[in-house]
Amino acid sequence: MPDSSPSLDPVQLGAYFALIEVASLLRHAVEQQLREAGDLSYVQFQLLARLGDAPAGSHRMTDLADGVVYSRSGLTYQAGLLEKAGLVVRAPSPDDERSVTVTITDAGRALLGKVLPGHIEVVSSLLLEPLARDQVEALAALLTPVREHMRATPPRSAASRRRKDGA
Amino acid sequence: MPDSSPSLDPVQLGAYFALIEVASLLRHAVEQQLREAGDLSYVQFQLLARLGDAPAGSHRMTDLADGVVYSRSGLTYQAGLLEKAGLVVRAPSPDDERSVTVTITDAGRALLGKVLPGHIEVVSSLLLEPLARDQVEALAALLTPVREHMRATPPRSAASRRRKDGA
DNA sequence: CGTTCTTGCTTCGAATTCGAAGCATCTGCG
DNA sequence: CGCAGATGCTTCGAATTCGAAGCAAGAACG
Repeated sequence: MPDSSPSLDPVQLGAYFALIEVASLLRHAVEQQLREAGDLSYVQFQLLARLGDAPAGSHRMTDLADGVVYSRSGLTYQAGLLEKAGLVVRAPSPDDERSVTVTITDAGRALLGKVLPGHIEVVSSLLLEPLARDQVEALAALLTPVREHMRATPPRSAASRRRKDGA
Repeated sequence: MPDSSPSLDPVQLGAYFALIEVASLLRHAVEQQLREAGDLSYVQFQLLARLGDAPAGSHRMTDLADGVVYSRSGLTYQAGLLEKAGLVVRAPSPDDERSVTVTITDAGRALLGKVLPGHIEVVSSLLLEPLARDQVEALAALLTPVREHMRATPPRSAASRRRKDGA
């Protein structure tokens, strides 16, 4: 442990708070737009977007969950909803009988396409608009390594199931 | 509408995705720490933190809700929990009979103090650690204006209750 | 091969979250 | 004053969210 009474200076606090607030506000605004435009929640949209980007239009459940930072059980629920709506299809993986492969359908792609313009509009007007071109670059350059770092850092108790404290 | 087929270039997308992911991952990690350290959810912590920072240790419900980007009804629920736990007190405002003033208690401050070091630890190790001093400054300088912009921009249908579309 | 650990997903129950509707209090204006 | 509209909060019901527990299929190792 670094200090006995660790503290953040104003600049650090400012960066932290601004980050959280900006993300919250953006998410909130986007959520509304998606609801109106296609009756999608943010998670659902993220899932469709990821699937749409994937080479084969499909991903494993676990990878999706990790990708969008969601619980496994929550993903099961959402995948169920999306499937019921005909936007994705679930099928067991051929090579690994345990895993389930989720694939976006044509209807899913269609809906994605329908919702995307408005989504981009919101992101542009809220996040991008107040930033100059090189500032957007700077932001990406700043946050991308942080993301890598966070992805690499184990969640602070990387114990394999069973075992409450990873002592 | 600006374009018929608006799109974001890779840099813009990178900034957007990195922002969302970083915020999600950070929130998730912080949430765990808070749960373990003091059985607090992130919202609850944010509320206590805001109250702790306030001059009189108190705020109106609405201001709190807006501050942490939360629904009114959700805040009512959380305030109820915090009050039941003895961490805050609610009382009608003297000057405006409708509003409710939430005030942090000594127990609330104590819990805040107990949880804070670990919280800072997590934020430092995940968000701040991979950034150099001037990068943290740059990040704050980038995101603060964006926050202002978002706070100033009305939520895209600023209709006074009743009226579904703010035509 | 058999045993044990690991991994992938789902079910379950409990807690949280939000928006719509309801109530009470203010504010502006005739 | 008296009334319409705005504001502040809570209650309500429905949907979502998570973690713990459970089940099945792979992997490691003797």
